Amino acid sequence: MSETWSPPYRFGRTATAAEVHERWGELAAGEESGEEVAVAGRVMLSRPQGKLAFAELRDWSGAVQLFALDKTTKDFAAFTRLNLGDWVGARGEVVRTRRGELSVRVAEWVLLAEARRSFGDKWRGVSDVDTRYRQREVDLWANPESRRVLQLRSRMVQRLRERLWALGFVEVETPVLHGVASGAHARPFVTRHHALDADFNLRIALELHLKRLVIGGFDKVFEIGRVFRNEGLSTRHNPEFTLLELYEAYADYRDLMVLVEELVSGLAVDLLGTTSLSYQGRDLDLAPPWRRATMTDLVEEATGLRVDVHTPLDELRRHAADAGIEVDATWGPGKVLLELYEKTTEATLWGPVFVLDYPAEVSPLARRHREDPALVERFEAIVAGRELANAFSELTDPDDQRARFEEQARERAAGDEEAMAVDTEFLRALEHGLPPTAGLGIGVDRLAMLLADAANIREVIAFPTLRPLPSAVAGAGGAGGAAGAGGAAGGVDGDEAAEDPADEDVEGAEG
RNA sequence: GCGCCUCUAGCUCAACGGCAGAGCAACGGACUCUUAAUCCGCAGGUUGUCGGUUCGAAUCCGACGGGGCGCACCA
Repeated sequence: MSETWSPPYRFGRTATAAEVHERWGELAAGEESGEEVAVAGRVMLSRPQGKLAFAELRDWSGAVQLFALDKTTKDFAAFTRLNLGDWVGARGEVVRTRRGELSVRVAEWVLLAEARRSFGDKWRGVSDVDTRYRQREVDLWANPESRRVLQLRSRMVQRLRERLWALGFVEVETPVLHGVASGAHARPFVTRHHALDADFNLRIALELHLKRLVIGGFDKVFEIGRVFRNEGLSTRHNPEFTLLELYEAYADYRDLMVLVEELVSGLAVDLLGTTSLSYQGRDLDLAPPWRRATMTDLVEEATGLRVDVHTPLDELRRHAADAGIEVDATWGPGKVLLELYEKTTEATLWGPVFVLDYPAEVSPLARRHREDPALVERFEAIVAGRELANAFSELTDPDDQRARFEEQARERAAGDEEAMAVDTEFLRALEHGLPPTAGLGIGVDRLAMLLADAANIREVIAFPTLRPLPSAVAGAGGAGGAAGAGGAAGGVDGDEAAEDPADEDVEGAEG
């Protein structure tokens, strides 16, 4: 580029690539529309050909061809030298070339930004997963599938909100920094507030604050928010993930089953046009009604064992041992039963299916079952072998809640770091009276995986959690290849640290 | 945390104990309807790092680092 070039401050775009196709799609080969547009995007393919040049201009909406001619295009020579990835704004008449490609015949154009780094092989994209996740901006241009998945997630969350608003739910925001991280079984991340001289935990659930809002009169309330769990990573777990929780006063868990099946199947229709989809090569139909079955019945179907929360503990332990489960001595029958279910049955459930009636022992925030106090009125929705939603009739009795928290505290004292913490503010709030209420949590990332047919949760998270690079101070930009960056930080002289020209740019910019 | 796999040019990949290569990108040039354009030319590397075995290592071995998958963990 010329040394005098500096990027313009704005570009007056009049049409997206998709709009050009919509409006002039009927143009015949060789026909000229007589109308001008201004389009903008990245040049992703370039085919200079002597006194003609063709380029594919890609924007968020799609792509349209630019057609430049030496005779009529300003700065034609520079146009033929554009690099793949350069941002360009172009103005000209919409035409269809003789060979049939709808194009903007460029009268004038402007370079909006240079691409000094490559976006990978123009045919094969970028497949190195480390590069794809660490440099998502590269991945999004190199791999259309990545863009499709993240676009789908965005539309899914939009429609989720719209559907809940339409049902009369009020969206709220509750704090991320919690004095006590409670509401789920998980280890928290701890951080520190200096001015208050106090430790905070990043929230592991939204539950307790939302129920306090119900106590405060928000009788249909929801939040879509990030929660943080200090646990391992896998294809289905990211340490920070997005949770939808909603609470509806005067309703019970059976009402929420209807809500879940309508919500999830409705989103499938919104985004895919059908409830009948394929996940990882296997058919899955989300059309309501979904099967409802108790945990006991499902375990029996999967294993042939007829067990429930009243089965003698010795017998449950024996079955667990047979299934290869290491049983902790402190576990009661409910915990053993849950383990048995999770290890032998859950993954075999393709679903969708509502698994009903969990042991009270493992559900400290759920209300006891109206027919059996050893159980709670709780369900999980299992789809494609995974938990997609978890819901219950909420525990409203402050005395029972206190007793359940104290039981959790005993487990914590016995070494269970994930046992639920006692939240005294929540207990006090409950004493003001929580009406009969049903509550639901849906893993938004997992729902996106399902609808996008993604095998890995990282595909539906724009910037998934990765080990931080050690080169934070010297390298900054670090785009020169993640594999090399780690080694360079180690045993090199100070002189070599400045070798990458990008580093100098960073220093210059930061002063 | 444990096990297995993996790391070669900006990107995608060869070479698998005997001179480190190709395609794309980039750079220089030709070309008036291209569609992953084509053609000619040029350049690009401490084969993740360190150590070992060997006459000789990208290749075999070890350690370390990054990444992946599985297990564990995860209501």
